[in-house]
Amino acid sequence: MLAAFSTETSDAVRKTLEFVRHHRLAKGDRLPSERDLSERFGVTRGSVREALAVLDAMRITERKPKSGIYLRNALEDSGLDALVLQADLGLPFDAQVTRDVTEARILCEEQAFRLACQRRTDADLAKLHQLLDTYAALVANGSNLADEDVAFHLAVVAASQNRVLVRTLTPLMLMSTGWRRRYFASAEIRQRSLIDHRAFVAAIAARDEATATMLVHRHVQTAAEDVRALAEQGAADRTD
Amino acid sequence: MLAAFSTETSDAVRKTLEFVRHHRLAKGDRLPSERDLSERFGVTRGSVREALAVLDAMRITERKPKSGIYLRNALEDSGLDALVLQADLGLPFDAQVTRDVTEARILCEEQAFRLACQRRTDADLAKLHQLLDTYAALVANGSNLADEDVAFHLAVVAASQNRVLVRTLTPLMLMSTGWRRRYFASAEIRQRSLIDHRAFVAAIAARDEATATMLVHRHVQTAAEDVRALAEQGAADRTD
DNA sequence: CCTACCAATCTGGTAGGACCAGTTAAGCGA
DNA sequence: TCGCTTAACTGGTCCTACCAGATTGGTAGG
Repeated sequence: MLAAFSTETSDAVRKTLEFVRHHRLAKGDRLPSERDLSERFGVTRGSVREALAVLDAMRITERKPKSGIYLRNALEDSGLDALVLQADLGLPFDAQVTRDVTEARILCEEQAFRLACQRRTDADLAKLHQLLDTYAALVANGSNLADEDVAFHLAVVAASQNRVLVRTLTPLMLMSTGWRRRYFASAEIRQRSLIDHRAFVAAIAARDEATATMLVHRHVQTAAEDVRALAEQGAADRTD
Repeated sequence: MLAAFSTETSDAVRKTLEFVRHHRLAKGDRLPSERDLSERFGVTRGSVREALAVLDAMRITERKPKSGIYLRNALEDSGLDALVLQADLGLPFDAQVTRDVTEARILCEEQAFRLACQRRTDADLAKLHQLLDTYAALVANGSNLADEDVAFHLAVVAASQNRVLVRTLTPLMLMSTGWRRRYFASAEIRQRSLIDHRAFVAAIAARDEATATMLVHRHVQTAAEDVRALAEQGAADRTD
């Protein structure tokens, strides 16, 4: 479902990030050469170069021709998409990042929902109702609606008529795909989520900004707390 | 300063994006094979693969082994970092994106400034004062303070104690580096910017949320309008 | 002992070829 | 027209090679 690139490249990216972490490299520090890394990781130099191209694009590393590979930013200071990448690679987040993502999501969605109330078109509303129907159908037959949940939230944000907000929220949601999947394993939660989503659409239809922002705030906050509970429970019975 | 990767890879990324645009490819459409692309673009297959690794990481394309390369999202629906990439490659933004970025920046910074008022530590304040001194010095000797402006805004957001907000604002600012550079060519604007920044710090020091959010809203809004005026003027006297 | 210079070495950037194993579509036969 | 075999195609991986600027270590000169 995730990790778009090949296993070797994916490995190289992950191992490079782990290398940076393990050696506690700081901004400006130099990484081993491509040839060196390819030996360490047991992959071709080509794969290492693909990985470095990705890390460069994420503004994590910088390749200086004829010189070396340097850390451009601390891992904490790269972009949002780097977090998605990290999640896709199966690298863990610390609690700080998890909290910050939740807060950022709330702030972002509150504003987006507010704008959606102001600017949503009838077409937006129709789209939301359609997604709601799909959602209800999936809840009925017990499907895991992790993807549909993302699609729904993004559709609401899209109703704000600001595509950059959509681009902002996308990584904020994608980086927690793994948790969302486990979260929606519960039938009770699926049911509760449907109710919340219905309320969203009602508020946006009525252009009721106060209710809409309040609802989404509570929705995301509650979900985050549930996920945290899931995580602690998961940490308890780690039998796998 | 930008476009971290090599010229060939950079070319391949740009040309691939242009190809998608020119042929009006939609989500799910298939791109030519790597070998085909490398011929079209006049670069090695390795460079094409580096480019595709980047586009994959940005969730723009998806490479299915033994099958082909498919468009994963419309260009409009990728992440924020894809916009930075686009800017780095010199690809143009349409007016819609420019407006949306401004609005998103305002929303993001308003919230971040608000939190910064609540949570800023004395260390944060000291850091801001230090950046302010640097800023003043650069204004005095007429330097182009595009980078320092970014650093300052990010430092304020960092005072919100939410690193994800920093990650969010970073691409929003980086994607307009080109314009910011031209913007700060004016001595009057540099002076005005310094005054605004001083006011920011004062408001944050006093934990005055209302003032801080109002100031940053006006600051970003005004800057965006100035840049737009610059753009129109620039479009008028295109002698280069 | 320090400095200045020079050559061997290392680095990223680019090129081209090769093989593998699934995918896909063309073409053949029924 | 339909169904199946097969050959071409595709991404994934590996290998070797060369270029030219950056780096570095050692050496000669002060």
